[in-house]
Amino acid sequence: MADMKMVLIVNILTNRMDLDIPAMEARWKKLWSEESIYATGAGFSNRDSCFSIDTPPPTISGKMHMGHAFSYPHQDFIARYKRLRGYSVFYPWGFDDNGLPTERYTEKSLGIKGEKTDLGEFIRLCMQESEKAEEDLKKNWMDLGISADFSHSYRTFSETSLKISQSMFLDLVEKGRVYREEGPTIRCPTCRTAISQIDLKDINQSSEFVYVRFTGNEKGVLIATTRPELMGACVAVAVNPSDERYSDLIGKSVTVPVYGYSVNVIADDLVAMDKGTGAEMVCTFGDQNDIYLWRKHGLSTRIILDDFGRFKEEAGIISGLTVREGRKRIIEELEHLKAVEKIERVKHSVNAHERCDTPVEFGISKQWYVKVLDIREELKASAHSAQWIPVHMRVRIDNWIDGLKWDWGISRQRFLGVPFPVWYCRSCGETLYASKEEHPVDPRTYSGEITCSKCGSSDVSPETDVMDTWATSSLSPRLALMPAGLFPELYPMDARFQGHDIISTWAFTTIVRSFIHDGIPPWKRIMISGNVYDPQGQKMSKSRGNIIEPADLVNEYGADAVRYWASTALPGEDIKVREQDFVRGKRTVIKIFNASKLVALLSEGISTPAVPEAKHPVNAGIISRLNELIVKVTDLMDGYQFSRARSELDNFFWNTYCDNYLEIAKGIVNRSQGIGSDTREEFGKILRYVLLQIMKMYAPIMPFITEEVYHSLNLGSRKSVHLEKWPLPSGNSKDEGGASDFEYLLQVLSAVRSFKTSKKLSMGSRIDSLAIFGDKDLLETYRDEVMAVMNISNLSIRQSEDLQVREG
RNA sequence: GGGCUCGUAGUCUAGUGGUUAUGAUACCGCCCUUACAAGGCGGUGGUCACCGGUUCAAAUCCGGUCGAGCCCA
Repeated sequence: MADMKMVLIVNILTNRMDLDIPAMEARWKKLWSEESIYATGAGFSNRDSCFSIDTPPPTISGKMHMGHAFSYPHQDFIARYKRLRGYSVFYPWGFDDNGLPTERYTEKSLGIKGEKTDLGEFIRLCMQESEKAEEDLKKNWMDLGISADFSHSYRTFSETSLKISQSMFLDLVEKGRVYREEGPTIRCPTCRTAISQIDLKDINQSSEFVYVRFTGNEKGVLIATTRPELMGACVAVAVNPSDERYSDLIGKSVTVPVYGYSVNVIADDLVAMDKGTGAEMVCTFGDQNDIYLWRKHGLSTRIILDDFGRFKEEAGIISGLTVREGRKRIIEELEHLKAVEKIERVKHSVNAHERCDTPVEFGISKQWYVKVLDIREELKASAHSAQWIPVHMRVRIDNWIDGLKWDWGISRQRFLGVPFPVWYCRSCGETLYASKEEHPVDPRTYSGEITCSKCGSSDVSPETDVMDTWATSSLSPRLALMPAGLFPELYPMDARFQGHDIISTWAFTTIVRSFIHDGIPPWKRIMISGNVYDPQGQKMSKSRGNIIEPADLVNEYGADAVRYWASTALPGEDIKVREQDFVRGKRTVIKIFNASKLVALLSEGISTPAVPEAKHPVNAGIISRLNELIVKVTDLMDGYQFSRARSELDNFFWNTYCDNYLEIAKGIVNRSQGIGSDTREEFGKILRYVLLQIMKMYAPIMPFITEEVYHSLNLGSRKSVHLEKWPLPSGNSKDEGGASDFEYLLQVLSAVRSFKTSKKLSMGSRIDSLAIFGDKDLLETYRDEVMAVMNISNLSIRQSEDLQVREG
């Protein structure tokens, strides 16, 4: 500890850095917001000069986490790059404040329950709480330098979103792609609602594999189950048709223990012979296989669990109990009846609700579905007509679509959500839809008169279910474009940026809606970002206690450094939160600042030229290298390879510009006797010109320090470096000789540095006399520069094949 | 069980068939009056996971094995 303290004190005492990062960030955030630097410009008449982004709307129920701090900068790099390239960038902001997560958030922060609060009041409170949360969250994203146009914001739960969502629902009705059906549904007992396949995740659970004997005419049959509590819902015993152990049992009946009724033994290939005893009980419903077997074999239905996860009267001795209590009680009873042969502890994976980790139950109820199973090929083709970055992420959507077992269930038995604009006629059962002029409408609170279009009765009941969040957020291109008056001009949008964890949810549902409503993909390209892990490569989670807060990193290293870290990963690749990446980022920020101070000193009174005129070979050399860099970086940014682009920039900035060009320029301007004021001025101009181009290329990744340097050196005349034009190769130094001569000079300087190091001399120390062996003609051209930069009094030059430096 | 991605110095990483395998970080020397020690110069450190194949030539292409991670069952 004492050592740590010492180091800290020494750092403070020797800290000569005069760059105040927090003050710098505050300064430029103020400018950007006051001057609306990122406002969506005019000029959307020409589609080709626009670039529109389908921003992922974060949910309001959580703070910004490292995943956000990683992936949002990615889209921001591209947004800023496209702006510099002269595009009118439409980069709207969205918040997902619809549905269950917001209900949960509101219930928690106000200590209320949706079920026990007046519906209208509850929805009002949800909207109030989400608005509050959104203000705080917006600040988090602004602190990271995200350049979204916050004046074009949408919320997934707003009057506008309701209107769009309901009218698109009616479009689904018109196109015959939505239906309401009674059938097996996935239910979350905790959230007390039906959910859909996209809300599921697998969790590994340890549980008991119970071997239970069913009695029959002879020996009966031994089955193994992890759900003994569903004994009373058993409708068959299933075996594999090629399992010889049971071939004589198929078609016979056996008796269900405890409940004493008979079920048939059926045969199906789905049954795994090596699992348990090879015989399993089929319940309505224990899992998705049960639903499959129930449908295929036309089995009867015994529902013993209610919608809240409690056993119904039909469950007999476990009626009124929860699933967990029921399991305990049933096992006791089975043991009492001597029907249990053994119990094994096993780990197995079960379907759970993605929002709350509760293992799901299956029931039968009436739900609304979007029909997707019959258009799988079309959906895949639509997904493929967008460009996927990286392309290997595209198979994820194919896998998902191929594995679909259910149509997309969109109704939820909750409170906060887009209401279905639907009533049912009590007289004739007709389904009645609101007219297109009427929405948004909430049938739950509607006070007007509804008359059945079929029988004329006005005795109608409202649909009380609401739509799931995905039914609305899948319309994000419309939610963003319509309020801005840019629909359908900018549709399909140019780019979607999202994590690979929501390919099967957000990307999938958006593709579904755009295909059904418009027959097109929602965007021209989709860029996928990876996951964030802790320094050991572990997932970050509360339970592991390894959560790192983005705000802490911004405070410690600055927003530019956090963005620098985010830029180290290629599209789709995972990243670890490693301190050294932030350290490197911060060092780069400080290096840029210090380099700019030197340039300011060396170019006092000189302005930045629009076109660089490089007569001096060193200047021609740096311009030639800069041109190569511009071509490379532009190409990489066009392909969304910002990590490679940044690494090219880093190399050029640290090595070519700082370590070599700045050193040469400093030596020449400060020390060289034989150089006139014209040359000094030329160096000043080129120093500024090259620095400006570097700042413009760094600007998408590090918007704060580049803005700082742009203003403090007056590098350009615009309000912001972010309104500059992306650099083009200057066309000034076509002569390739300039570039290779420059390379040779760098080699010579490097050799002299090695010589000084070998003599334990500092780089600035004076050498009385030195001899360099090499290309005599070239060395003569650079005599003044070498002497000035390396501080040599007398230099002799000799012809030689190899480059050598000796005491002269 | 199926799919995808990956295995390169202690750690992280670049590298789509062709010199001596890139860079960062860590480590070891040396260098602070003159932008930056949160810096500079130089150096140590690698059977490119393993086995086989194609080829004049393989980290790179093909097949297999082992290992890691993610997605879907």
